[in-house]
Amino acid sequence: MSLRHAILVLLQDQEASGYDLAREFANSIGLVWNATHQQIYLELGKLNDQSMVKYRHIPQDGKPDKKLYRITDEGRDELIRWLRKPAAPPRIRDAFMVKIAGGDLSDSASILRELDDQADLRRERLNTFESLASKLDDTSQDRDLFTYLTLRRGILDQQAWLHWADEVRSALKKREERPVSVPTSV
Amino acid sequence: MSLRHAILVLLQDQEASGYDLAREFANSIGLVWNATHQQIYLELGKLNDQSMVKYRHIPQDGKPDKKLYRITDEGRDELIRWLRKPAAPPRIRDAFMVKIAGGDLSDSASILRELDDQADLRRERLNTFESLASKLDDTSQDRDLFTYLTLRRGILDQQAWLHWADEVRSALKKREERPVSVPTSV
DNA sequence: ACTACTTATTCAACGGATTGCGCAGCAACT
DNA sequence: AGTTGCTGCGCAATCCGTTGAATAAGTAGT
Repeated sequence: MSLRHAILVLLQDQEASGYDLAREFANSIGLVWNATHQQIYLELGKLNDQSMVKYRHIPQDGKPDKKLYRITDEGRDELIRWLRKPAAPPRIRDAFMVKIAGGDLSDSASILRELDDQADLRRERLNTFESLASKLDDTSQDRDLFTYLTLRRGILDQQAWLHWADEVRSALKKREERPVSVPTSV
Repeated sequence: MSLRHAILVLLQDQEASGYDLAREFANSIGLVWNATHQQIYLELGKLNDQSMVKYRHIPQDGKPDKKLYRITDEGRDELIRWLRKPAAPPRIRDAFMVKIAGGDLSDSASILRELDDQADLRRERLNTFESLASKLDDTSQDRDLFTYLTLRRGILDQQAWLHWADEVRSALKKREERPVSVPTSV
């Protein structure tokens, strides 16, 4: 229900093409909401039909033509209306965690392998978020406050995850050392 | 793609009805994956068609009849197969965070109101997770290891969130004190 | 020369998820 | 007497999301 609103938030600052938005969804806003380009183009179409955005057609040579979208007054109204009413709590759907919950069926080795893969990803994200945040610190603390707070959310999230991963590793190590209930000889 | 696997994980330990599962999705597993009863009944139907689960029909008096589902060997095989292949990283879709990112359009007061509401929810969850975890500590550290680790994930997550909320509060307070760029007199 | 990537938009098919509704009876509270 | 809430199952419509593909021309690397 609120891909549209994420798009409207982005269009607030600047006019952008579907392609531009897709890139931002892969970076900044992707921290918080993600979407593929197909979804974005579709939603832009709908938003245009409802005249929440309008676009101008830009012919280009060398590159394909593009449509630059901007938010309309109706769009801004809709966004403000949405901001006012409480958001539904996000639904959680974490396949990796389902695996952990069913961990009895796996061996420690394969769990650890996947844990490390996920940890790499998180560490990578942590780095990008931190470098983005430090850039903001230097130039502007007041303007871009909300970008900064969004980044902080991402940073704390990754850190908590990595801390949890350490706990998992030491728990599994302990368990290996004095192995469990499964009797080898009756 | 893996509501089915979450269900299979749950059915591993015990035979359960759709209703039972729905309750667990509202509590324990809900930490990690959530689903409504409609979805669950539908998925149980499909799993049954593919003979990954089977059920026995239990007539009851006073209460409506129920179907008790249990996992089959095929189901267990499918689950193990799924556990082996890497999980896709979870896609993030947090409406409240979209609001924060678009925070320039709101006033501090309404942001703080919603922040507090969300914080209440998180604190509540933190309490339930912590009390569940402490129960596990007493009785069994080795058995139920994965339930424990799942709970730890939830606990660390809530704590990180609440810590972030404190940061937001103090940032907004500072901003109130020396208000921003918007000139009142030209 | 060939391959791969980037810019840019769009369509079609399918499957997953949400919303809303319906049935049914019992228990407990007001 | 009436409302609410719990146990229990299910259908249908619609919407949202994912996957896969097509088109088209430029640029950069092996």
